Amino acid sequence: MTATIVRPSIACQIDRSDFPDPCRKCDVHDLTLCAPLSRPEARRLADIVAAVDFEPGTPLFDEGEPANHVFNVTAGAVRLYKLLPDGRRSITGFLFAGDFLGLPHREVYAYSAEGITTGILCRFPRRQLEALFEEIPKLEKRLLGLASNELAAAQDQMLLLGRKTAAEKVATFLLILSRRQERRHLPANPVSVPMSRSDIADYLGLTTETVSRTFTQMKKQGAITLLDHSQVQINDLDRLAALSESL
Amino acid sequence: MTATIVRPSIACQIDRSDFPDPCRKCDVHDLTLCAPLSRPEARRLADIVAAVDFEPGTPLFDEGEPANHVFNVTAGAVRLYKLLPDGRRSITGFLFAGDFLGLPHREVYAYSAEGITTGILCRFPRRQLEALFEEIPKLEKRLLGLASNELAAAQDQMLLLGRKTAAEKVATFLLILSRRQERRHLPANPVSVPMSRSDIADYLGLTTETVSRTFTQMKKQGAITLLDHSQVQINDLDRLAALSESL
DNA sequence: CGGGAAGTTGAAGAGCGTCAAAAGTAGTGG
DNA sequence: CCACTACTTTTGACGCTCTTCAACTTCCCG
Repeated sequence: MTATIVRPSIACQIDRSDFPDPCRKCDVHDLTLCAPLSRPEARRLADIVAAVDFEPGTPLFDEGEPANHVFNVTAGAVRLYKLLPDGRRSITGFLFAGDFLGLPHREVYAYSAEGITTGILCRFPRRQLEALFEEIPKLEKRLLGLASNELAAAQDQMLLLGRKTAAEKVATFLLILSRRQERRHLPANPVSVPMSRSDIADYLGLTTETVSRTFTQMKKQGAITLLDHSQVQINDLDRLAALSESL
Repeated sequence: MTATIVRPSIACQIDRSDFPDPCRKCDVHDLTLCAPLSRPEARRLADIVAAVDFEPGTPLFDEGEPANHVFNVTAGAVRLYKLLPDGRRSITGFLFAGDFLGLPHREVYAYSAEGITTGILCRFPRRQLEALFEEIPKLEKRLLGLASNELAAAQDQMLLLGRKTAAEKVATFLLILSRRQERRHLPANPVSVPMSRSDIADYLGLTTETVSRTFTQMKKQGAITLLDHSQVQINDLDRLAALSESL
């Protein structure tokens, strides 16, 4: 299964016939790359974008491959990961609608990316986007800000991986997902968990069994309710926050 | 003990009387922020820089504090870390001469920073540096490139923390230090380890005891020799590389 | 409805952490 | 130069958290 390119109409709502404001209908506009751009600037971006559909498991690119594109997720969920030669996997991030994907000024991808759900990406040829920096310095500024935020998040993740217990890791994970829903203008509470237990495990530096056991334990303590395997209701936010030990 | 500001003369060699090329004498010039700048551009930077001395243990800034400055390390070593409320510490990075310190476009520091050895920083008021972006776009491009590299390194560190064994972690750590010495035009082999065992432990998500035991074991196997506590001779690079499981 | 994947639960074991003590190192002052 | 102290590092014994291996259950999609 491979990513398919579709007409740029649904995705970032980049319908080129929609002249005055091509991204107008994008419901995550204020989170994306495009947020700070004026309408004519957004049009320049729209000129180089393509929308890409993906399905669960679709590989988007692989670590080490020439980094010809960067992306903005506009719908669905994506996982980023690295592998060790013997197959051990580390998931370094989950992306949702609005998240930027790819490292500017890097010639090869530093990690692999796959779809988790069905979804859509805005795809930009990296060279062309970088060329636009000259014309629209705001773009570069925006990307530098995004990169700084990602670096801060990466530090938090290192703290989690290196120093937190299993229960603290899972509690932190649920709180992060909840917060991200809020940032995407969704309700904070029934937390949507589209990724598998083994994705969560590889993200938290645990095994699927430990993740599952920890969920069960939190459920027994009444801190959460599992509506189904991918919907978690947070009942006791304070307890969860206390467990997570900050963040 | 607090960081002291010294006349900008030794540090990045930013002696303003040294008119034509204020950073000329900087032996890590090609690694710093300043690398891509022309002489007049470098002078504009030199106008806003201050040199700051630090000692072992000197706090440079604390997590959560307003991020009024960004830095370039020009001599010595620095540790970046985050703390949990109960005191557990995660060291998110070690910086050496040439390394950039601080996140542009972020209002507060995401981590704390302390000196490990004595050393010197080039200190830039963040606002003023960001203002220079308009005038010298190359600067922003440079910072975006540096941020991308740091993000890639952060992913590697997550893989290490989440999925590697103690021996793999220590082996990787030694290889990273060795590589960094090479990038700083130093011999690859007697690896200088200026940080304490407990710094290393907090960087690798281990305890000092485990770090020490792992060193001892590698010594017994002949892979390394401990010249003293802060000088490690790598005898069997291949074995170490195999142990590290890539990177 | 049935088969395969994903998730849960249980029992046993390993790797690393914890606690404690000894050995080595560095800095200070006589 | 040596002795004294305080700290870092090393080593040892033991314990606990999380992993491993395995069986069972639930979910999902044809």
